[in-house]
Amino acid sequence: MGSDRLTDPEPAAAVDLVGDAFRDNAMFTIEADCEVEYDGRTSGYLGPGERLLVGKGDGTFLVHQPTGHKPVNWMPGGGTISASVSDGDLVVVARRVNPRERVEVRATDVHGITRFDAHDAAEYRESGTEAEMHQYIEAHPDELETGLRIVEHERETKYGFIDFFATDADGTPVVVEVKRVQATLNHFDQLKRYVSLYEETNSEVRGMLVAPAASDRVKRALRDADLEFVRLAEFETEAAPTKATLSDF
Amino acid sequence: MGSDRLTDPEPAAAVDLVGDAFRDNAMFTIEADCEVEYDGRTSGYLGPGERLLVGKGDGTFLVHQPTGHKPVNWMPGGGTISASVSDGDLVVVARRVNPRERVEVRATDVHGITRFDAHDAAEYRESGTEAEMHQYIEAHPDELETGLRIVEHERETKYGFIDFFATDADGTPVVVEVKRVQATLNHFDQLKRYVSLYEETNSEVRGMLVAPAASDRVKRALRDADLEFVRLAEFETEAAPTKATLSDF
DNA sequence: AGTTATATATCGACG
DNA sequence: CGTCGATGTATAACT
Repeated sequence: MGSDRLTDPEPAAAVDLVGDAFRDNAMFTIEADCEVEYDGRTSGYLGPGERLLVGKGDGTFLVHQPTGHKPVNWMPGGGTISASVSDGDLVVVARRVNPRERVEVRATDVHGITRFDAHDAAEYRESGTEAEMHQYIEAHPDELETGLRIVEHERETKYGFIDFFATDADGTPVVVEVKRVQATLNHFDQLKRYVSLYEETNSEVRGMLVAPAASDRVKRALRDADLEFVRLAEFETEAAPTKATLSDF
Repeated sequence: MGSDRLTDPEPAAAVDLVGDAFRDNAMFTIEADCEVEYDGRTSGYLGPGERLLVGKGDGTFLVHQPTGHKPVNWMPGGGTISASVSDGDLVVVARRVNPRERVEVRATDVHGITRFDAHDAAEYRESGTEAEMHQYIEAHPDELETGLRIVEHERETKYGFIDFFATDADGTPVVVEVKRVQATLNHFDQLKRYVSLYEETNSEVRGMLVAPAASDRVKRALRDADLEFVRLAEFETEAAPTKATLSDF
C-alpha cells in the first residue's frame, strides 16, 4: 500500500484516517496547529502551536515541536489511539491503563496527514555495549589487575547484582562493577552497596569500579571509601571489526 | 507556507528538499525503505525495512520503526543534517561533534517526503514534578514528621547535593532525600552516601527517604542501614488545581 | 565545557 | 506484573 496522504483535510476525513491506520496497525503523521494536554504521572498543558504528531500501530504516540530530540508529549506503546471531531476540531487521544495516563491533542488546523503502512522485520545490531565489555573482561581479567581471577559473573546478592565477583593474586575477594561510560556518583554508590554487604562477613573484601573515566569527585569518594578505580577505555569485541563506510568522518 | 509534499520523488528531488528544509530551519518527514548505520558512542547497523525519518532545523534526526516509543537511531540537536545521492539512493547523514557521532540512512525507496515549516512559540507547562514536591515539603515539613524543621534546601556537599538538610524535634540533624516515584535501591544509595558523610562528624545524624512507595528490598536496605522511609504520596501544588477536560477517563 | 541529578524517562531481563 | 539496572539515555541547572 505504501503511503496515503491528505492535504488540508476536513476533520472528519482525518478522524477516519487515524482510526483506520490504528486499526490496521499502520503509522500516521500529522502536521497541525494544535494544543496538547497530558494527564497521568504528572499533568501538563502546551498552548497553541505547530507540531508534528506521530502515531504507531502499537499505540505509541508522539508530539514533536520544531526542535529537540524528545517529544514534548508522548504515550509509549501498549495503549490505544482514537480520534474524533469536537467543536469542529480534530481531537486525537492516546491512552493507556498501566499507568493510567492520557495525551489529548486538539488540532485547530490540520495541514496534512499521512498514513504509512510500514513493514520492517529488521532488528538493530549494536557493538560496543556494556554486555560486550563484560565479555571482554571475562576473557581478559588481567587487563584489570595482574593475577585477577573471575569467580562469578552477575552474582545475585540480597541487595542486587554484582557485575563480577573475583579474587586477586592473594586470594582476597574483589567485587567488580563495570561501566561503559564515565563513572558517576551513582555508580560509586552501587559498588559501595555491594562491598558493604560482603564486609559483613569478610572485612578484607576489595571493591573495584571499572570505567573509561571518572570525575575527581567520584575518585575522591572511592578513595575515601577504600574502593578502587580502574580505567578501561579500549576493548576489542568478539564480533566483526569496524567496517569502513562510504562517508567516514 | 505550511507543508510541501513530494510523493515517490526522485532521489535528487528529495536531496534538495532535505537540504532546503535544514537550511530554512524547517522540519521534514520521510517515509522510506532504508538501511541505517550508526557510529559514535557505540556502533550499530539496521538492515533494510520501512521506517519514518524525521529531521528538525536544530539538527535533531530520528529514525522510527513501526513500533516502539524510542527511535531506533537518532541524533540529538546541535549537529547538521545533509543529504546526497549515492548509487541512485537517497543518503541522509546526521552528524555532531561532541561527542563525535553519525547516523547514516540509505533509502533505496522513498515513498514520500514532507517539509513542514512549523512555528511554535508555546512552552510546555507541567504540574506534579519533583520540584513541586520539594516546594510542598519546604512549606509543610510537618507532613514528614512532627517538629521537623528545614534548615537548607539543595545543600551542596563534597559528595553531591542533599535535597533537604533538616533537624528533628530534638535538634538531631536529618538528611532528607525526596523522590516523586517509587524509591529504588539507587535512591537508597544516594541517601546512604550523604548520611555517611555526616556520620564522619556526627554519629547521631538521621537519614530519611521520602517517596510515594518503596519495594520491600529497599525498605529492608533502609532498615539495615538505620535509615527511614517516609511515605508521601499526595501533595497540593501552589499552581492551579486540576482542570476538568472534555474527555475525562 | 564538565558535573550532577531528574525524567510522564523507556526498555529489557528476570523472578 | 513488579523490580532492577542499562541507555548511543536527553535535558536542565549550576559551576
